[in-house]
Amino acid sequence: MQKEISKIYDPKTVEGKWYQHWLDKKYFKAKVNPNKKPYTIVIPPPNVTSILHMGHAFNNTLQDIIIRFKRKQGFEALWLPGTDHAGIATQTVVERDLKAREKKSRHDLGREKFVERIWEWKEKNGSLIIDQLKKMGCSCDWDRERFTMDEGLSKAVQEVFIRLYEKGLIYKGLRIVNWDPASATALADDEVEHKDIQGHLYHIRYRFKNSDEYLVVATTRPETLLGDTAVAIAPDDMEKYPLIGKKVIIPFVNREVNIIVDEHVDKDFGSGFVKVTPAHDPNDFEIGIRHNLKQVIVIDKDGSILPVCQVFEDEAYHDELPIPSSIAGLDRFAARKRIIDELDKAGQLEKIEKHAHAVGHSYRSHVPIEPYLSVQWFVKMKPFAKKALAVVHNGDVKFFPPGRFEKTYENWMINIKDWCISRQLWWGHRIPAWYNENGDIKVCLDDPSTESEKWMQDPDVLDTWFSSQLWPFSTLGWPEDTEDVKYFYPTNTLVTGPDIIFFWVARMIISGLEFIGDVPFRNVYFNGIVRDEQGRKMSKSLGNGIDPVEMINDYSADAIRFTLIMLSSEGKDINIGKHSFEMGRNFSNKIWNAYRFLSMNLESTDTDYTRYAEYFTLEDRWILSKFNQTIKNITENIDKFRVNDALNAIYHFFWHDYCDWYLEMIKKRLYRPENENEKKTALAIASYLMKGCMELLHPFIPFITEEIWQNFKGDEEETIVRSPWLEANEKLIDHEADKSIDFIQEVIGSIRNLRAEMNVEPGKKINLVLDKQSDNWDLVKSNQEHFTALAKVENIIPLEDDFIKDNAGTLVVQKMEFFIPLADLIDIEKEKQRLVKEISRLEGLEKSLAAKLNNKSFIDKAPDNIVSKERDKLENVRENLFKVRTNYNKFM
RNA sequence: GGGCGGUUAGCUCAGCUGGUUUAGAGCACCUGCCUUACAAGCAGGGGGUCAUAGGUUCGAAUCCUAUACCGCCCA
Repeated sequence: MQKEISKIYDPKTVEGKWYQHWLDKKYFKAKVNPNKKPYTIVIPPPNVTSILHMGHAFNNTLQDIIIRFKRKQGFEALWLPGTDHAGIATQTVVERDLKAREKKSRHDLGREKFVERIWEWKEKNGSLIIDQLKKMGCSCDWDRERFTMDEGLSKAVQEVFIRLYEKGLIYKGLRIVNWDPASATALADDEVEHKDIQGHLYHIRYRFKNSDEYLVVATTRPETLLGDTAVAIAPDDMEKYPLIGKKVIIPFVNREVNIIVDEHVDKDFGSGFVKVTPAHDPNDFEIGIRHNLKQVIVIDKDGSILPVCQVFEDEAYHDELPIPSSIAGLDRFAARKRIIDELDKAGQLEKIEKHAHAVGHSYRSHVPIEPYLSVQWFVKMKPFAKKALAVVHNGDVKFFPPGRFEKTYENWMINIKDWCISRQLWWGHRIPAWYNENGDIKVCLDDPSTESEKWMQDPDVLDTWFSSQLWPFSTLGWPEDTEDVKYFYPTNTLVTGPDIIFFWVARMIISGLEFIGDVPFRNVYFNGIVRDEQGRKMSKSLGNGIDPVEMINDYSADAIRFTLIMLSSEGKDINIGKHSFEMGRNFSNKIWNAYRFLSMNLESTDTDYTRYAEYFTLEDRWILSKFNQTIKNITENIDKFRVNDALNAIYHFFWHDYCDWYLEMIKKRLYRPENENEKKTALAIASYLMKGCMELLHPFIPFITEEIWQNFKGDEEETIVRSPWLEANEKLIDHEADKSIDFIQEVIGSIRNLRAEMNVEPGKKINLVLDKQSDNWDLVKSNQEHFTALAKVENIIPLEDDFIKDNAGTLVVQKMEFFIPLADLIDIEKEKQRLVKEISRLEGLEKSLAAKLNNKSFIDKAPDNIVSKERDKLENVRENLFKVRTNYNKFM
């Protein structure tokens, strides 16, 4: 074909071209096909608000590798893509946008208009990350793209809510929830991140009723004292028993409360007196229930102090109590400061201690969580835990890497708590519950209102994870009884980060089992986190993020994919800097140039090497042997999700076996063939391997492999995307050839080393002298051309009796001696140094082997094959050592 | 406080069932090469008491225990 090809690979012209072609040809499409086994992956749906970051790039590269591999293996491979509506995140983004552009709040617009705005925003910006995934080369079936608020998926959500409600597994109740004052919504327990904060412990004096005496309570949150309804002591705190039933006065609000005993109190913490604020602390809430205390709400939804307390008792609103005007309306943290100041002035502040404690923060807005008493919807989770645990224990769902996350999952499942699913947001799935004037509840799909009776829908929406838990089957059409669900469910593999094991993975397992009666996936592969070079998480605030799209423009998508996988190992975090991607670019360029080399020599693109079997040389048998071993290696490793090991195997084969040795070894046959068949054989094998390596590399680096593969494809072949995965041919695995080439490589390596250390000019030819009687004479002699090409050996000469060794460099490789006459080139001192180094290396080996074999218990207890192996080793070392010493001694 | 992981070359990491490991790779470093595929390359080289202390074993980077430090998750 002989054409001009650039020395440097240019991915820009290649990647876009092929991706469009693949889309046009619908190669990524999957449909129900009874003749094939399905292999399904559902994408962890990125938020519609998000733009591609390195974590996505890594996670989706892994999925693409697996799905492309399975597709080539002949499965009906479905990678189902989509996005998540991400309640809080999206609402916040659009709200901010609205504020910036129009200086309006969502309340100015009203619910309906605001939600319309979000949809508009979604239509405009929601496909951004999808386009970026396409740039990465992701082979998703884009016709099946789903969004968690699609009609079908919304229907699934309503269906699930109603079913669980009817089973009594969803209920509504007044509870302390985790309130995010910035987003003004409740959150689930696992949406709270605990951070260790260096705070203070405030010791505050509470006066006894009608007395100047006081007790001291210790608290980290003095602002909540406005809502105190008791002071408690520990049951084992006998000293304080006489105080039980006495009344103390709460500062500021001057309410009197009782001193009670409760098991929750630790008598050694602070003063042993605990203020009880049932409406603003989850533990105090429990204490309140046990002692039938009132619940006094003092903090508003935005985190500010209410103008008046709201008093609840027995789940009903009762009363309002005033709050001093100096405090009312202040933000909770300002209120804390004011209260402390005023307590101090009034002589009611005993002391302030430094105190480190964990404070819950919203995982979305990152502000401190306010424990808040409110009516919310909950899912009872305990009833699901047993089954969900069992499927992981019995291997119906397997976690990868094995043994690392099962325990985390187990712990969560065993200690599972009810799940707060209502969110006080406008963007999301509206709860299908309706209320009439009497406060009756109806849970149903459609508005039950009639002319005579008006029903109002619950204003709240559901937790986004409530819909994403259904993703593996809602995306396939459930609750309709679709062919897709029957065929593609359970999905095979989920690839995701371990950070959402509870949010998402565990809940998908629960809901899959509950609604379909089978696990949602067979395997879960937990990938690591992409970090910066110093191992820090990439984040906007640190500004240490690397934009994958920018890297694709600079280095190509193949290079990004290659580098990410190369640097990762099973589930481990990867540290990466911009220049890391040079690795991927360099590899692409290496591939390109190997192709360029072939194309400069090719007359045809014949890859059918089998017809030249009779002309195979040693290196041909060796490279085919290595190649088939590599196929096995890669296939096994991808199946075990050891993707990095798989890539390493093909990388090493391609660069080091194929390019460094094989292509170099066949140059003589290409440039100076003795006959046509010799050349044709070499070219057919080289072409077959080039094509084969593209097949094996395709899941990892899809673009360049298609580009090159196209030049070698047969007439009936169309695309590398769908060409069959190679299977190893055991018959071609040839350990004899492996051993022989291994020996030749070692000799060549030693000669090169000698040349370098003796400063023999690179171009200078040398001769190689060896004993004709030695074992490998034939092997060396018959492969003379390799020594010529790779070590500049001109002649291989039998060792004669009159050979003068003094002017020769010497080598000993696997007991065989080689002499390299260097005449005046030889530097005796250098040669001696070189030999001394070798002698001491061998002596070290000899010493440790001899010690081992002199150890009687080793001989007695170690298995025979090990002992004889060690004996052989020692014998070899001694023979080598003897020869090297002899060669050294001639200089004495 | 509980759970899980890590600590191997200057850096990032392999080393899966203990014995071809006085320990491998990539990057970085040093030396020599523009050798008719590739300087984004080729060839050669230096560099590690495998965190520490015990233990098990004929034999430990590998298994066990403790300690130190680092990271993550849960409370």
